[in-house]
Amino acid sequence: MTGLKISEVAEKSNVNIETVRYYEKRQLIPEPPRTRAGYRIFSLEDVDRIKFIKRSQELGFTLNEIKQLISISDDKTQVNSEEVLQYSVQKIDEIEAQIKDLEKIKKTLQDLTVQCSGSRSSDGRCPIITSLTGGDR
Amino acid sequence: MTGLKISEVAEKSNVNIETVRYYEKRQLIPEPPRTRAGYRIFSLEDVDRIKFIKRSQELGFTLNEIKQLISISDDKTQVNSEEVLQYSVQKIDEIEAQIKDLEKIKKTLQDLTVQCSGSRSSDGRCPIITSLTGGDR
DNA sequence: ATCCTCCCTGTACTTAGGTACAAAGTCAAG
DNA sequence: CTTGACTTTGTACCTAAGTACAGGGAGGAT
Repeated sequence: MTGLKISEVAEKSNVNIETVRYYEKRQLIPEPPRTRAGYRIFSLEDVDRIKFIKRSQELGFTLNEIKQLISISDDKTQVNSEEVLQYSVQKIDEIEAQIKDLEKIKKTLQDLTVQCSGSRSSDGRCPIITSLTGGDR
Repeated sequence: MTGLKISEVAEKSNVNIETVRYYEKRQLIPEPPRTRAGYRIFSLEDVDRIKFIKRSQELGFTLNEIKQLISISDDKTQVNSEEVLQYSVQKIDEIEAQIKDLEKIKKTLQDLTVQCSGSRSSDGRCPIITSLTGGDR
């Protein structure tokens, strides 16, 4: 037969062996059949699914979200397109919010470093510190 | 005397009581003196320090980095200004890198959703799914 | 004296996504 | 028929930054 052992599926999908078992436990991949001795037998579809998981993670989806995504895509009710779309649009919004937060933080830090470079306090202490310390009291 | 109890210092600095004890354990605040009965006695400086920690966290510093920041600012060698500045510049770079990553992810997701809205596959499955599944094999 | 609220310590639990390890069983080659 | 590489399970550990809780002591008001 053409089944793959766990080390083979792990190598082909570029993850750790333990990760494969972990995904099985989290129900992100189906329970594979076993040999008489209890060894897991995987298929190339399992490799695809693990790659799907990894690509989705890179796009910012959590494992729970990916599980949803998988169940939607396994669901053959023709309307799943909308659901996946909705999911992605929501994720885009979240990413945009994150970016905005980071921009704001960056601006604050930049302002502080400009102050710090320009005007040294007389005691030699960085204005970043004093500004953070006494800030809003 | 004018010392603060742990619940008072927690309230004044807007953190949980447990967080105060946690910061003490992590050595982010100095070990406070105790009453005969073992109650911690805090000062207003402790409140300031906790606020400093919280503000720094908002700017993306980890507790370990904040510990460094504190030790630099406690250090009276006149050159600490440079060190803090360096730290902040590095943090700005990290934040910029994060923003770039997120922009890239956002673009990928946006491209996928455009495809998804425009062209439905004949089987009614969202192109996002098929693109993620078969991606780079 | 009793009650309620606060405080103490130490330990375990949380989220997310894994990684590591021990003890035991299996498979194939030499 | 033994050796070495592989697999199995279960459990514990990791980071980060806390939160929760159990069991006991303390302080002050009634």
